[in-house]
Amino acid sequence: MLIVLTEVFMSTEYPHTEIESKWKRIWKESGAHHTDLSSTDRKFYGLVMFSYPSAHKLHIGHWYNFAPADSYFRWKRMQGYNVFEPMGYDAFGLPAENYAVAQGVNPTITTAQSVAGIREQLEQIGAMYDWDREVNTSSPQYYKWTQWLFLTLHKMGLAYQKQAPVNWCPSCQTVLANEQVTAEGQCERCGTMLTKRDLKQWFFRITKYADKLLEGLKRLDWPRKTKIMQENWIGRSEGTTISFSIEGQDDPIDVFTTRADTLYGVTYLVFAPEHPLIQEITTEEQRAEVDAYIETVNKATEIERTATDRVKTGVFTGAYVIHPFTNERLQIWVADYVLLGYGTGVVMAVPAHDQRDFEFARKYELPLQIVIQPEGEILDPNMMAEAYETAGTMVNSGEFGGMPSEEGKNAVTQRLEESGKGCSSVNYRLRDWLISRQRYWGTPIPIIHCPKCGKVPVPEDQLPVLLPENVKEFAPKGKSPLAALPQFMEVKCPHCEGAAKRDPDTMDTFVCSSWYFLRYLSPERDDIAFDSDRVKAWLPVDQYIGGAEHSVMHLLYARFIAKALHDANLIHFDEPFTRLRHQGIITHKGEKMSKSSGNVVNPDNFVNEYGSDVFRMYMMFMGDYEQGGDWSDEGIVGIHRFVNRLWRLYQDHAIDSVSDESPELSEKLNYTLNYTIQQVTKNLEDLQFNTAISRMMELLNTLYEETTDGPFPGLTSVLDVFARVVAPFAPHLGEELWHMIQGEACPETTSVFDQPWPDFNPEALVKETITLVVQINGKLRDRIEVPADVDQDAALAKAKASEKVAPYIEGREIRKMVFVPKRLLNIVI
RNA sequence: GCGAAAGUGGCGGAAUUGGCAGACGCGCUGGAUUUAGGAUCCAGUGGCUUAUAGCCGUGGGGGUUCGAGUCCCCCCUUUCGCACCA
Repeated sequence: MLIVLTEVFMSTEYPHTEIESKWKRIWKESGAHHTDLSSTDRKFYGLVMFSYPSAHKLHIGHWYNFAPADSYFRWKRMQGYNVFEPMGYDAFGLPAENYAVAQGVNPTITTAQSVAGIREQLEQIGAMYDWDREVNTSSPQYYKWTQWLFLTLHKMGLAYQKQAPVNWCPSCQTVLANEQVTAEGQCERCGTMLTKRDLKQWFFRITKYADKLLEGLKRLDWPRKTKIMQENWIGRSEGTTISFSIEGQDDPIDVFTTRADTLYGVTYLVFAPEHPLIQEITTEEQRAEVDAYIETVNKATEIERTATDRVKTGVFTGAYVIHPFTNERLQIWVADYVLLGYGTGVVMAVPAHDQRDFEFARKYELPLQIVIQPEGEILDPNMMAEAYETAGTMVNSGEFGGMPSEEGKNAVTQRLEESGKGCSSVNYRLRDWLISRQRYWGTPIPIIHCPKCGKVPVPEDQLPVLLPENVKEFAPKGKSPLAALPQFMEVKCPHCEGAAKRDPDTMDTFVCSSWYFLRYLSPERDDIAFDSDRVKAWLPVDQYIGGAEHSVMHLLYARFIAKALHDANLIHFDEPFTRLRHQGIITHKGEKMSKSSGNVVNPDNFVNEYGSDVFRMYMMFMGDYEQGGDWSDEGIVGIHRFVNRLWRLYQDHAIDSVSDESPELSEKLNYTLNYTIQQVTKNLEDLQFNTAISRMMELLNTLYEETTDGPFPGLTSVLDVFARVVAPFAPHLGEELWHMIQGEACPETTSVFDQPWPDFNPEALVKETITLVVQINGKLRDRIEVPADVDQDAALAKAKASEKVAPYIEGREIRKMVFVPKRLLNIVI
């Protein structure tokens, strides 16, 4: 009795728990997801942005990144590619450490727990992860090679230490790179307002690659928006560097301008308040005022300082420069609208033709000289309400008078070059990458500071510099916790063997993640960072999928590292990610999910209730993958129904003994089947999972209609094809359905994912009769059934015969006709 | 302020060399089946009206065209990125 009941139950409801665990077990036992990296024919490297174990759980955003990506990669496998799909943990860094600090437990322990939990959840997804190539950036086996990477860059002169005003997070108690500061001047991780500190820090010379980073973008299949963001971040700007000699000083001061044509309009110079030269040039009379001003500026927060709509302030330093052409004396001012970080930190002020200078000059009654005249209008210095910033004709400009200002840029620059007072130059917004962190949970910087020999790299055979594990005082306190550990800090200098100290800082975790795609290929190797042969055969990554929030940070850093390693002749490519896509954001009830709004969707609940296949398929069905979608607890039942309907169809017909030898598919089914294959194939390439699933639903609906009177010859092969089409979207279900069709003879270790992706038959998509739309004056009046190859006259004849059309044209003259074959006939009267 | 993307039923969303607006799904309505249904199957479902038909309809306003969700111009709203970059 019990058995009968179970069977009844099973025949209606898809038993997801059993089926999913069954196939997970079989895949694991058969090594289905182990990629043979020595077989390089038709390779496909599918990568997702690995997870960052800050707390216990994978959230829905991870699922949304990983599961649809896996569907895409599974499809690539069915297309005959040898797919490599690795997974790992970006386990160092602030979130992991902040979580540990909050728990009062060493991050070594909390991270291990988090990784174990995440690993379990990753298994639930049922993705094709090659667990033999799992990496954890916080393991010595990995960070040994992050240190090697640092030393490689150091050898190339791309890693250097300098004293500089840097972003400081008072909460995380560490410095941050420019990329890790939000638009509001807050810490990218914790949201705390940042301050500036003047510290000696390690930098990577990413600015050296600014042009290469721009150029490389052109070769990439990346979202337009992401490319634009990187371009803007690099911020290339062509202009002229001009030398002004300072009265009473030997060395001239350089300024950068994009408007050399306005050189004759310069009426004063402005220094950034942090500029080191200010102390030297300020006169005794002005010193008190300048010092007071600088102190006020220092007190202002970054956000106050950079607000564009506030009134500009500044003071006169008492010093003067000499104009390179006119030899006029020009005042030097200090003002906080000039930024030390851009150009030379000094600006030549042209109030007539720059709005910022204009506002400043008006406020402090500084002179204004017009040197560009617009067409058909005469500017009057006393009447101007704003600066004239666009092009025009040069005036009051000595020999350049009458020249169009666009030409003037080059002409002036050339004259400066001739007189040795300037040259054309390029400036970037991009700053060097600050990689030091005053934190415990990161890769130690492999440098030893020796009082005699200076900065000495740790010899490669002494790597890794191990991060001490049993540390009680790991909480951040303004300098690296490692600095307080004598057993770590005190070493012998590798050169002179004298007493020396280690570098106490750890590296930005973005260093770890900037090269992980290399490590995945040979994580077992203890003697090299990566296997060159495998790198050559498998990289670059064919498809990379991850969040748009990394558009600038991780993606820019990884590109930089690839270019540096390429220049070191260590890798053959200089762009690591050939094709990139970002998944969108899943909202719930129209809002971003957050603990504070209480609208967080917990994946585990839905995976338990509906199974991971249904969960992943619903995420794919919700909306366009790259745009995201809105989660609905009700919406998921649509996919649940689809899966159950599919299941019942196979339950009812998988064992039908109707012969397949002379298939009798209806024209409609034959069309729908082939149309489905065609569209799903196209949609998958574009990652348009939502419409692909719609097409499969249509096919299922058609199959229900066609099987109401029982099975028909050919049904089994339709079900075989359908199982293969469904498989990438719902891997466990697809595998089960396909095996139901193959029968007992097919071993469980033979996977549907090693079967060919079905081809469609183009002939089946050609219809003999079509519905032609008949319009009168552009308005739809009727639809008529006509042969597909009908001509205009025949179509008109048929249209005239239509009861709905006839009244409109009776007794009226047809003025014009538009006939679009296979689509419509528009009669204009 | 600058740059990018978007705006379509009650809801999520389809539809682009300009050619049937609303595919597919949720929800809702009706029917069938059932002891029962939060199961299943079938049908319907943009709005309005004088309803076997007609009119209106893709943020708003203009335009091009036989024909516009789609192209052009102006405006509004939302999201994202950047923001004194000299």
